Amino acid sequence: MDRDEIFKALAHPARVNILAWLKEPQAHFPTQEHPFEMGVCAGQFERCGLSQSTVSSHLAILQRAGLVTTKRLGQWVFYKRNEETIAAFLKDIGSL
Amino acid sequence: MDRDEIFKALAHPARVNILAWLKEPQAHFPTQEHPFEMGVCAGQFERCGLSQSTVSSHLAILQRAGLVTTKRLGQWVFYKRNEETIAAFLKDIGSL
DNA sequence: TTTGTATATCGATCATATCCGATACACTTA
DNA sequence: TAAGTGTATCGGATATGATCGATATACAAA
Repeated sequence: MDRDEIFKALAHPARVNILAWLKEPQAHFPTQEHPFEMGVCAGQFERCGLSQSTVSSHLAILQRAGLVTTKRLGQWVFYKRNEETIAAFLKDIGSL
Repeated sequence: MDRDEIFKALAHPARVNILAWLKEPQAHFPTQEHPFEMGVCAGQFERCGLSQSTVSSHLAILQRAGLVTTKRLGQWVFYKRNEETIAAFLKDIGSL
């Protein structure tokens, strides 16, 4: 759990939004055809109005910070919140 | 309370350190000659190894984000944590 | 008013971040 | 194997951030 890296990851609103959307996938990604148990399909995040490559970069930053996990399933990659790291981070900065 | 701006302010370790040091001024700024009730004198923060102008810039970013308050007293400017904003921010991201 | 001290701002430089289109890679399907 | 779909990476353009020395501003004291 690298606090500094997490803060940097959260320094862009798009990435904070992604993290928030992932709390309620069914509410924010109604067009996804795959079951939500696997997570949210990478392509779904283009709804934030950025290009595919830019979205992919934001997702990679979230992953490197440990805030999300990924699982490849066939041609798709699914993203999920990493609740353990998020909880550890929140606990860590509770005494900010 | 601008969450995005606060996240950006916290995206640099020096600024997070400053905020942490301000929790216990007497422990981290033992060389200060002024009473700590006013806050911590700006010049004290050069202990982070950066130049005076750079430190001043970091402090300004923290202030713009609402994380610290300042009070000028004579030729000196004193910095204090803004516990209200910090608490509001922590509450806000508690459901991150 | 002049000098000295503390802090903020300016201007320049360098590093990092953001963003995109193009391309490479992974996998599926025909 | 070849073509199609989804995702990641690359290269480059532009924007933002970090840092410093120099200078300006604010105030105190002589």
